[in-house]
Amino acid sequence: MTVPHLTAPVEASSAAAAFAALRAQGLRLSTARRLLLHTLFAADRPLTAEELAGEGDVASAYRNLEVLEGLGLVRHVHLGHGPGLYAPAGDRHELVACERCGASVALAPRLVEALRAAVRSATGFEVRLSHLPLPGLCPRCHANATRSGGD
Amino acid sequence: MTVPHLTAPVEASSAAAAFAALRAQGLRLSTARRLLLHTLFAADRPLTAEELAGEGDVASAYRNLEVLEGLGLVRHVHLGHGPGLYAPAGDRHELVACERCGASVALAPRLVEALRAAVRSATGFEVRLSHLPLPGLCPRCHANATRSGGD
DNA sequence: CCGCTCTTGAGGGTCGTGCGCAATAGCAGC
DNA sequence: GCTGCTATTGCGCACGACCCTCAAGAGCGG
Repeated sequence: MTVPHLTAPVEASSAAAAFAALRAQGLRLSTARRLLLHTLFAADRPLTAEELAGEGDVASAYRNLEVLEGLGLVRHVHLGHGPGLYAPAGDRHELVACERCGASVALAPRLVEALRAAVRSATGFEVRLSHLPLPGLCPRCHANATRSGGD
Repeated sequence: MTVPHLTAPVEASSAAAAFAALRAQGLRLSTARRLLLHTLFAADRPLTAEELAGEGDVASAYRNLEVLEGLGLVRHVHLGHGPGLYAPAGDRHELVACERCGASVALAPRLVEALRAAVRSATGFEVRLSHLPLPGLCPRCHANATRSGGD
């Protein structure tokens, strides 16, 4: 059951790094994990545990994602509804996500920093977008909502 | 529904006002609803449906909260984990909420406006904090997290 | 090749939330 | 105050997301 090695440029090295990190922790490099990480790093957008499980066991996927998250290799975000979305921890940072369609884009660090500072001085709260995104509507969904009068 | 500039004491600032609003809609003032609204308005922080149900039926609580939300008397937010939190709609609409303890505070409208503008111009997304709060940590939880090496 | 132990996969459980339905309780009219 | 119409209740169940348990299987060091 060997996965045909696609020529994934940056992703492959990240996945490889993830493999190494796993091994470094005395954890095993199982087929399921390999597959999961491949899928994860190859994806260009956060995936659900179910998507990542593919034909495999969803429970195992959750388990592995938990492990990987513990190692800091993976992170997940929750939009208000629907399953959590998992992404490689490396590249994506703080993001805005569309409540409707789940689309999300990264926020410039300076923007986040400014926001954090503003909210901190105004409320004392420490904004944290690493687990939960900034909620909003993507341009398209916003257009739809506006057109159909939806809030 | 044009609201001039009033900082007026919002509509149903009390359970009694909410009762009236219900009756005005031809809806019945059941004991369950009375209790729910009392609890809701008496609370100093958002409550879960279960808390609001008390000894009563949780399903009914959800149903009623839905109704009340439809009337604009109640609103709810979701933190990533745990049940949704319900609060009287009179509260400020945009808020930061603590991911750990659920505490939430209102954000100044101009702050939200600034944030919205910044994110819009940077990403095209329309930030919307009316249903989902801006995630973060309250001062206390942040202190704890920092102390114990949390994210 | 062996064996120890990490992992898997299936099954089932929990939690949050919504639905259907029969019994009940508001409220209006008499 | 009693009656009847129907909104509402409360229960049981359904469903999705997620996690736990346990026996069987797979990594990896020796």
